Amino acid sequence: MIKKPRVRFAPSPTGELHVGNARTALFNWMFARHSGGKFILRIEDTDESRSALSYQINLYEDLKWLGLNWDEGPHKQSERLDIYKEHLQKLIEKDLVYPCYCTEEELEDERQALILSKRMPRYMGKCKNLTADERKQRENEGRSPSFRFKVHPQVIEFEDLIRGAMKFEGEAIGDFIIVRSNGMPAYNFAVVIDDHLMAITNVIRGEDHLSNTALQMMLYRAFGFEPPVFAHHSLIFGKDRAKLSKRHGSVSVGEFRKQGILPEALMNYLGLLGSSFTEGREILSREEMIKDFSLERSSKSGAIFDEEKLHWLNAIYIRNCKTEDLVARLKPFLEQAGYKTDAINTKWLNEVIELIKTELTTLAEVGSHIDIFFDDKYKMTTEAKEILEKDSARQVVKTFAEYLKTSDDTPQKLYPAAIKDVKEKTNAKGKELFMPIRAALTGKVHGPELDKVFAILGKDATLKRLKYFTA
RNA sequence: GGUCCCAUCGUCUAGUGGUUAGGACGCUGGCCUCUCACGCCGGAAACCGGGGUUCAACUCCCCGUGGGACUACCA
Repeated sequence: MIKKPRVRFAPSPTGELHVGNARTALFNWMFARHSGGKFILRIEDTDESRSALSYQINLYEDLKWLGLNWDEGPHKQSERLDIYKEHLQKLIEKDLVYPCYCTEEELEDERQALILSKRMPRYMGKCKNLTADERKQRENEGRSPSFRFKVHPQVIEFEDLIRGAMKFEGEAIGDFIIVRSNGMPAYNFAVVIDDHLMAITNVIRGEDHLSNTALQMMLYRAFGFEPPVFAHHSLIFGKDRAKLSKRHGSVSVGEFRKQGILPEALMNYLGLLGSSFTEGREILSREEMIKDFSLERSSKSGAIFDEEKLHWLNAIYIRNCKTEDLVARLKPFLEQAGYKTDAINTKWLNEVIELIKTELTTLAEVGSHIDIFFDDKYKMTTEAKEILEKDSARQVVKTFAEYLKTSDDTPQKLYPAAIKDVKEKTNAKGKELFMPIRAALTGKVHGPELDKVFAILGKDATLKRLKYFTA
């Protein structure tokens, strides 16, 4: 039997969940779900100064919102410190590490000196051959050491599932720190131990970790661990082809949520970005993406985040959303726009949303489309005013209102009959006929089909609005 | 500077030696229509450059060029 894959998503809780990280999570999740393997969540919170619990909570919420459910974890590195200590001990025993007493200032000076002499800035091994006495002396000075891994010049090779054969000349790498002077493990050290102990079979992560992989491979060798299979996907860029960051606009999952992007749309878009699905399909449900997922189809080159395409997808997901369901999702946005949803008749609201569904690109826009149905939100745009300045237009509105007032038609027949009547009495047709009514009725020159607007508004509300123009 | 990765329309991509280089977003022309949106039909738009290999290169190799990542006691 083939071992079921185990993959992990291992973010550090140092900020809002970035869409780039969300994409990495998505890839891992799809890989696990596609293969029937496990998706594990690990929190890399070894940087005490940058990690915050609030970000961690935020992260869980975002992942849940996206529907990226995990099978194990969250494992927190901050709770596994003993494990890293044990493993450091193992390497010390093998004489593969040494304590380094250099201060950050000293290291910075060394780096600057190397740069000045046009040499590669790297650690030159000052503390590598300290005698026991020298070490003792530094300890007595109150210095606590970091631990460095002894790097031997070597060629590192591995097979990347996305990029193929990778080869690194290890020469440029200096002895790197695996445990910091405060006792916390450094990234490359902790990942290797955790991935091994958690029996991770496939490491799927961003291309920014490609160089790190060489260091990690050395550690795998040092421990005698079997390395996992690596796959480094491309990064997401902003419009200027630099790594996507705050200055490019919205970049965190939370921001897109607040804008009224649907999680399905965001997942779909992220799955599409820097990748493709069978037969060029672009609109896929989670299930379809999982079924069709393949790392080999992941692009090697970076992809620019195209918010317009995201919006296009979002609009499609909104349109395809069942109206009842959409209304529920819309409620927070309506509240925010000043609508008291509790006070609105549900059946009526469903009808309204059904009508304006196709006009929405994001949920947050709902307020500016729905306002025409609320007396306290209804207001005249200047374009609408201009239309109603004409006498002929006012005549149309007046005739229309007159008919409504005096008619005893059934609600279904009322609107078509009224239009017919206005047509006959004023000779207006097409734009001349409908625009004045639209302008007076909705205060806008754009909007849903008038007969439907009328059906929702009803006779009384309509007459109330028309009163001003018929005086 | 060093190590490494990448390179098809503006953008996301399909393509795996022989194609009119396909699709999608966006842009644009038209249809539908009281308007907007939706929908439908059409259009413009790309193989970074130079050498090879080959009967034949977008496709394979090399060199440039360009972009990116890493180069921390961050992950």
